[in-house]
Amino acid sequence: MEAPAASDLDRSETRQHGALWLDEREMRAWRGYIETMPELQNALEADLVALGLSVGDYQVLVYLSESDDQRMRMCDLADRLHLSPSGLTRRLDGLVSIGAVGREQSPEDRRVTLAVLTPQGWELLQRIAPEHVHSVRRHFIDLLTPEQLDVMGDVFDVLHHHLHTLKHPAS
Amino acid sequence: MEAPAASDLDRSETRQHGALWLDEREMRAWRGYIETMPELQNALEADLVALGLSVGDYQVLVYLSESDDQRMRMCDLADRLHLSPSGLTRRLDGLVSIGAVGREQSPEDRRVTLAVLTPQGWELLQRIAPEHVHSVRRHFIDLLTPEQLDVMGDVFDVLHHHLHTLKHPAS
DNA sequence: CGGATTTAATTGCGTGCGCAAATAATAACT
DNA sequence: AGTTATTATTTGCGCACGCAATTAAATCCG
Repeated sequence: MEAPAASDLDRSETRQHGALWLDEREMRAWRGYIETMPELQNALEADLVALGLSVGDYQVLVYLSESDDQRMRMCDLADRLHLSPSGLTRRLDGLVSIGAVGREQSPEDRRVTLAVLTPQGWELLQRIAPEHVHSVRRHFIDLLTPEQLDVMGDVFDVLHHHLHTLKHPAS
Repeated sequence: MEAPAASDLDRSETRQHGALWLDEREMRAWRGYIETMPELQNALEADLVALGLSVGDYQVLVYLSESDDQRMRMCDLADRLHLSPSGLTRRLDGLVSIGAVGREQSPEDRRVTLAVLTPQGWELLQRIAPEHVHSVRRHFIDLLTPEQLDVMGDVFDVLHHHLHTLKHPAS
């Protein structure tokens, strides 16, 4: 729902890339995106919060658990989470306060703080993950055909590459 | 990035709907979603804010402009925006303060407040909309093939219907 | 009709997050 | 080496939002 009333703006040029407006097919995809994404986010968040963790906190645990030594530099973690440095600092505060994550000073670079997954954090993640996967399946994955899943993967790859290229023009 | 380390949880049952884990195809779609959606949101938000309006404010103007008489009940608007009543109250405060929207008492039901698009609001939307469409094309629509757009439309329809059914089991 | 329930909107309050400034440590340059 | 610039993290501050309580109006029902 990102466009003014159809009847009031110039829509004569609507049939090609770069046009001023969106044609029917484009508008359907776009409106679906605008309408559906917040609903999906809310559904997944609600399911996860019912298990005792926000999506944001969950993702921190996931990324840490996937790191070889169960720890990550704050700045790298912030990048992956699309979070500002201050945002990550406070999110970590919460996780530290429940004992799921610890802070460590990096021995190599004394500027950096390492976020470390604790055994309790690992257990928490292990307990919650299957339920979360169930939620993801229910609201997303299991609703789509294998072909649709492949296209979704393709689409996200294209979008991700485009956005990443914008952010790092050098690469 | 919604799953614990691959090596540490039971993934023996990964090849069918309802499984405990995600297979490669499913994981690719899911990770693409988790990774890409926030980036896309940020890119679109940044472009729009550079034009002087947040995405949230923009959407209010769009929905009002699409209503027959350029006005909507607060509660209906809140539903469409996936916003809480209080959230909408304050978002409208901002739009009222810049003169883009006005408040009106409904003559039929004196409980309801109507949000009304003002002529200035209409002009603002008209001025910004083409730039926003350009942004949407650049970061999303123009990156995809017609076939991919169709699949996206299909997928969003399925997800939206699923979520809507959950919320209103009667319908 | 008149009391009880439902619905609409607003306000108080707490939370999460981004921006900018502060601090500290490393890297880069002369 | 010493000065400057860059990078990493934290804190102050403000904003946007959701929840719960409040107020007000409509609807339901006995």
